[in-house]
Amino acid sequence: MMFGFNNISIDKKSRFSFPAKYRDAFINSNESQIVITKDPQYPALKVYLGSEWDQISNKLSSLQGLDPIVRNLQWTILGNASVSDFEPNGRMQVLISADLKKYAQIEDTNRICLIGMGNKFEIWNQESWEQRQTGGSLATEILDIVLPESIKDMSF
Amino acid sequence: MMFGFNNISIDKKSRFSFPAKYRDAFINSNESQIVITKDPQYPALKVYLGSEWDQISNKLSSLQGLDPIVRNLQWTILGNASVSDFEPNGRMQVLISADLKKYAQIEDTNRICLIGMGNKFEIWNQESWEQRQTGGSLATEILDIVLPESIKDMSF
DNA sequence: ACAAAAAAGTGTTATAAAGTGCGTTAAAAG
DNA sequence: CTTTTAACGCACTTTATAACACTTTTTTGT
Repeated sequence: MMFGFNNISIDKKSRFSFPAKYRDAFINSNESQIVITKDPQYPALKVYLGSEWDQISNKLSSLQGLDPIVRNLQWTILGNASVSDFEPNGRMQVLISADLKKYAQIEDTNRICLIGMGNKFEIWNQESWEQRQTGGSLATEILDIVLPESIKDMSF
Repeated sequence: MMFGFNNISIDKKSRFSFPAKYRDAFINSNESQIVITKDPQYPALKVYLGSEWDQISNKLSSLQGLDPIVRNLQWTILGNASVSDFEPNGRMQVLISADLKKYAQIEDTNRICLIGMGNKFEIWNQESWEQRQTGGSLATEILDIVLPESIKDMSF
């Protein structure tokens, strides 16, 4: 499990590297892929390990896409996922695409907040994160989703 | 079980060591990890033993993150948790990250209050602690959270 | 369609900063 | 007075990041 807050840099080529403290967790769970995609509610990114992503994407893609909320989640999460190979023994570097950078509003900065949430990470622009943490609400926030039964037991 | 008030020092590298009186408790419960994270209501830190943390983090990360109150708690508690290896037989030293120091307002002091609360500890800035103890209220305090059903039975 | 140029992506190295471990001194407890 | 504990200082190790070089892919112009 991976927890905690990290303020880290992205280089000129839009790569970041995972802090070394997470290496053991990656090695133990035998991961060789990292998936980055959009957060469906906030201007932030989700980062999943390969095995976790397989579960989520399988479940989500099998749901009834005629429900507009489900369809939206499918678009957002599946349709924006960027899969990279990943070596837990190496530098643990991952590239963030221009598109995802834009979505998370991290175009004009070389630092990001990488938040360990247990089985996944989130990537935030520092300002947005601080606003969130101090209770401020963000323009693009979507709070009033009424969830269909099919996804009530899913956690993204 | 660990109880009581301790005023202890943090060194230049932001480490503190647990008072020796807790050594037996740590050895008996066979702990090898310490987790420090933010208190969701007060400008203070929570310190959990590894086994206790596993329970709390498992429960919390399994909850529906699309609920904004749940998400906020996940951010605060999981997203700020700092896990350290810990040797009950050694010096019992633990590092406090710059971020957590800031949250608990212990940046500019080399002393903290470590409060044993049974199955966990709290870390306070001395001034905040004294104000709390004498009934004063604190600026950053958050009292009016309305908890969703899913977390009403959890204690952090 | 092809070659050249530009851009994007990958990998390596060097250096400063952060974190860890341990011996010593100072203070407190028995 | 002796023993234990807490605090401090220093040396060592690890980690993060910026700079650089190289490779691959994409774009552009002829």
